[in-house]
Amino acid sequence: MPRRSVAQVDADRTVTLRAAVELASVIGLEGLTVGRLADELGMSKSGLVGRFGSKQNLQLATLALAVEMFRAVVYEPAIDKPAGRARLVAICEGWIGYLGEPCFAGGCFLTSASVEFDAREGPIHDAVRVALDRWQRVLETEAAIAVSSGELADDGDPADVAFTLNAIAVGTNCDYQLRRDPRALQRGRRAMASVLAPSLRRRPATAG
Amino acid sequence: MPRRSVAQVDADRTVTLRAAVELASVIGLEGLTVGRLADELGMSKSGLVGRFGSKQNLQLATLALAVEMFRAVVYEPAIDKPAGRARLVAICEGWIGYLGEPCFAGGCFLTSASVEFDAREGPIHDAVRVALDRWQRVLETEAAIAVSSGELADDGDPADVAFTLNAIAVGTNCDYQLRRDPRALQRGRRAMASVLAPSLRRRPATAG
DNA sequence: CCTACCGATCGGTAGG
DNA sequence: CCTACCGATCGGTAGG
Repeated sequence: MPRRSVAQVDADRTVTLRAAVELASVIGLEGLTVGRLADELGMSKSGLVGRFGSKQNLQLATLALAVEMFRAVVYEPAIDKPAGRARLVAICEGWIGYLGEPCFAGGCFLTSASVEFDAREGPIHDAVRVALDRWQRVLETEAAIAVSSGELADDGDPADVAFTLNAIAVGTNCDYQLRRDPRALQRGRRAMASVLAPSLRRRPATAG
Repeated sequence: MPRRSVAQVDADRTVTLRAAVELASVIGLEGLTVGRLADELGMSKSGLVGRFGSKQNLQLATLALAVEMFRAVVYEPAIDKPAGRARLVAICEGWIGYLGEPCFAGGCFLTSASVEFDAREGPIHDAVRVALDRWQRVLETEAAIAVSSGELADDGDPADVAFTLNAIAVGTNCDYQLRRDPRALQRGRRAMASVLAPSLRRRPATAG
């Protein structure tokens, strides 16, 4: 019999990664050091390394948890809504809420990681890219449905809609984190609403 | 008589800071280390420290040069245009050009520095904040003129216009740096153009 | 501007 | 999981 149950190992891992996400959101994923995180958790460096094998694996696991948290707060609550404009509106609502009361002290983790690693090569850059590509694809899919159903006043390229919504979110995060002025959230919300302005030509389909 | 002329000292300082900006744009302003920069310049650590006094002063000087470069590329070319919408259009043109062919390998320096230091206290955070506040004020001033002259189709709050243009630029930078796909620049340009769409109600004043 | 050096911390390993 | 330790690098100083 193992000295600690599988469930306990898993719980410990989660506690560790939560602390890692919190710390890395402030000092960056590269600034995150094994020694400092071990200190914060009241354990030894070697104990921490033992759990993840290397700093890079710790960074990748930290990023993966942050992605999962984003998904849970921004995407999950919206999947009950009908695909297309209604779902995009729900996503944006969750998104602004996430930006205003982030799970992390240092603001949107994915934005920070993207800026930090966009000019470096390696597994972390690649993982960030994969996560953001996936998210862009989600937005684009919903935008395509909204456009083809005639739900949007501005029925342009779905990729443009996805791009602009993401840009507004990233810009809102930067502004709000730097100035801590809640007006940034209002402005972000208004700008998103403008992109998603409903078509006046016809109502969203209610059936079929 | 000094061993090196004042002009020579100044030129050396500029060479040093250009290298610092280049390096920091990739590895971050905090990741910039005295030893690594000294290596790159073929000089000793203590020689480099001697020029700036401390790492923090080096960081502040590096940031100041990056701000000056931004101003020269994005703002300066637009000041010949008439205030209001025309000047905003010129600024956005320069801005997209700057994002597409950045002076720095790692993309917009101010965006990187803002994300890196938004959750930390200290002189660097404050300097980033001052620079971005100044830039926001420039945008807002031009937007206020454009709105009050009836030049914009969407004549809302000038602060909203400034916020959204900045958000689009920040989002475009992140997207382009991560994916290196020039379509991000086209999308950014289109999104800015949409914010600055000219009023159909009346033409921009040509005199008075 | 240099060499030589300071104590602290880095990621990681040996050995238990 | 721990202590003890590795070589490398950190920011910075002493002394010239």
